[in-house]
Amino acid sequence: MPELPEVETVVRQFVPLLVGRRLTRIELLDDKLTLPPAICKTPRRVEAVERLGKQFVLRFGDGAPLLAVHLRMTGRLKWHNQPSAPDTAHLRARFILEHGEMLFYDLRRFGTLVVASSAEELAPKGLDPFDARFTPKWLFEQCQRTSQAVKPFLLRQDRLVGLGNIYCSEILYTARVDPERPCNTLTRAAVARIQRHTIEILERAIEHCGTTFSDFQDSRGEIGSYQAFLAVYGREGEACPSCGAAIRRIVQQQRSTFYCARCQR
DNA sequence: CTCGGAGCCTGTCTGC
DNA sequence: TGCAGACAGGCTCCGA
Repeated sequence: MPELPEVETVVRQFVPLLVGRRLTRIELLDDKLTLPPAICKTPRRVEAVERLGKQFVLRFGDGAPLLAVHLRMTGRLKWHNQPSAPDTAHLRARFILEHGEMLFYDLRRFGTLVVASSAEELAPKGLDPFDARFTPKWLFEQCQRTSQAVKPFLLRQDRLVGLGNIYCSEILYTARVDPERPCNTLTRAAVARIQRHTIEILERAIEHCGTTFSDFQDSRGEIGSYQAFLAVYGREGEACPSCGAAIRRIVQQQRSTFYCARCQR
């Protein structure tokens, strides 16, 4: 489910709810999730809530270890401060504070909790698209090094972090680049379009609180609205908004790719 | 080093 | 209605 814009949305919503507050304990409700018992039992103050790649990260005071939540496909974080008991279906962990709790739901149980002593330890290998080093020149150099098809390349988190299956299709459509084009055959101009539209599409998705299909909900259980802007993702057979040709679906590395064969070269 | 495929899970949807 | 199969937004591991 969540790609960069969805994680960024959840982080921004939790900042005012958690920062400066005291996390009293963590309850794990799924055998697959493990954390050191001391981490679960020791109360500590939340110093910051941040996004690192697609990870949701809690930073604490007193040099305490950082805690990262990776939502993977179907993870959701939801704020609960009602007197009534929360919904327990697919509830995997509860982060209990004095004024409410952050609930971690995860239908498919791919999500993970990770403890790390530093942000460096958690930081993904790839560059964040909002990092100043993410330039057309940098991306062109990365592309020159591989003959991999450009769409699976953009999905790789060890080069660029944050893009998932939805936004890769949308970026390549907007940049008018064929998803099967080997990276090292792309022109500088095409790479520059990919770079520019990556930033633009992610910014716009964040403004609209992300994309919702079925699983993504933000901290209030509400849904993002960016799906209304998707030009090709999930639209096989529909008319390309630009030329009217039927949008195609192909499979690359067992993932669906949607594109317009007439517009994207 | 690169690349592609299997696997992790549980649910919904489609077609017979 | 029942049932099998496809499919789902992420990522890691393994072998070629």
